[in-house]
Amino acid sequence: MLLICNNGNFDTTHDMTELLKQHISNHIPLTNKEMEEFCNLFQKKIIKRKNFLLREGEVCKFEGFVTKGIFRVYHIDKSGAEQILYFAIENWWVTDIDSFTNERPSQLFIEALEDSEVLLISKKDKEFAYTNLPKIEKLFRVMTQKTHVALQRRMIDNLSKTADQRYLDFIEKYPQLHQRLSNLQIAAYLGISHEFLSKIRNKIATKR
Amino acid sequence: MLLICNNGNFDTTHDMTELLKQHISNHIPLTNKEMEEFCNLFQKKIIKRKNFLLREGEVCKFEGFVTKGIFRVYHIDKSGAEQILYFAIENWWVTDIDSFTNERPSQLFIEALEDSEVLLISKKDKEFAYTNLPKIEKLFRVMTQKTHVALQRRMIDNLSKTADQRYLDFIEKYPQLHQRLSNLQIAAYLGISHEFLSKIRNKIATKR
DNA sequence: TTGATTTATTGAACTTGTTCAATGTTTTTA
DNA sequence: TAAAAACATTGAACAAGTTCAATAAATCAA
Repeated sequence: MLLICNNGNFDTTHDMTELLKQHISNHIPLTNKEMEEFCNLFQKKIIKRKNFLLREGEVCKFEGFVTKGIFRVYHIDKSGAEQILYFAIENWWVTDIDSFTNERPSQLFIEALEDSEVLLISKKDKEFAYTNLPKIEKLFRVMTQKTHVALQRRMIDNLSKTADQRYLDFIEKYPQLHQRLSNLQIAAYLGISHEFLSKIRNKIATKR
Repeated sequence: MLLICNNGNFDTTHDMTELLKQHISNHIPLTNKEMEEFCNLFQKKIIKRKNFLLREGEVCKFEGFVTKGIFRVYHIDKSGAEQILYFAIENWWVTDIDSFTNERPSQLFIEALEDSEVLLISKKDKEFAYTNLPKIEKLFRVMTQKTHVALQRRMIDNLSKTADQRYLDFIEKYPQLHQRLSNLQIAAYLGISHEFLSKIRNKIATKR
């Protein structure tokens, strides 16, 4: 039996970038060589529940691909209230794109809501990928576009819909998220107080 | 004197893509040849006030760079209320990115609020640019990222701030827009009724 | 330049959502 | 497994924002 010493963060029994490779294949075709070259730029990191991947004021040094668990990306305003920008579960990317690309202090927190695992790539390595693997530039342009379209929809919904409707939309659109999140988190995402969410849930429950 | 017949949409006295070239130069360095090749893919279109560049249900066939005037990109919900996703003035891009990239019917309207002019590029020509001019792929990735960051900020503001504060932020952030827009348009952007905006304005005016 | 249309203001009644405080329930941790 | 911590629910008083209707002011089109 072959024993190789590692720091415990390595999984030598199978490829930990499997999920990532699958994810990329769903977007663009890459040769095996390209895929290896790109995925080798990532490092796995384990984050326990309630720990932070990023805190306000820090410069975001990574872009992350979630392979296990769930993160919330949120802001805390002057009055201390939390607004959740988005959640990231398995197969989602997580970063503060502003802080990461412009290397300025983040206004956001990124916190694990469950024991989680992410694959991280540094800015330098991502730049390397952009210049050496043109398809990767395309991949991220397309993904950013998709994320942007989704945020446009959410913006319009927030401008036009009532909290009841936004909650119903949320549980319909993200049933898997709904099950894994507390109502506090969902309320912070919807932009309402958790007490009011509770009343909405009550109203919905008694109405059927 | 030399007379050349054209359909009136051509301006032969000077390069109508001047603004666009300036804009691109601010983002990335291109050789003269690249710049010409890319800018030649655009066609100028004149849109009179209250006319539409795009209507709900149509597939958005263009990406546009505004050289004169002002557009609003908006959605009309079931109850008939309008939500403005963004405004585009000189030096801004305007399109329905979802409809354009995925070639599906738009949910948005794009309307000129003043007599306006845009430079339009088709999907085919943009694809051509992406494959033949790698720097253009980078340009649009970077621009989409910037737009996305701005929308993230707006999302957080809408979740956390009161309408009064959002209005004050708006006139501080976009003083030039504020002057050119009616309060109806601003209210639809802020996601409030124009009556309420009027009351906010009154409150602000009497408070100082 | 006038008549028509669009935009802005104001008030009253109403709806949506917040805040605070009290209480119960569930989950976590030692 | 007990105590602590986090989460959820409810009610009452309040604040933020909407709706409708009436009127004034500004702008547009002929």
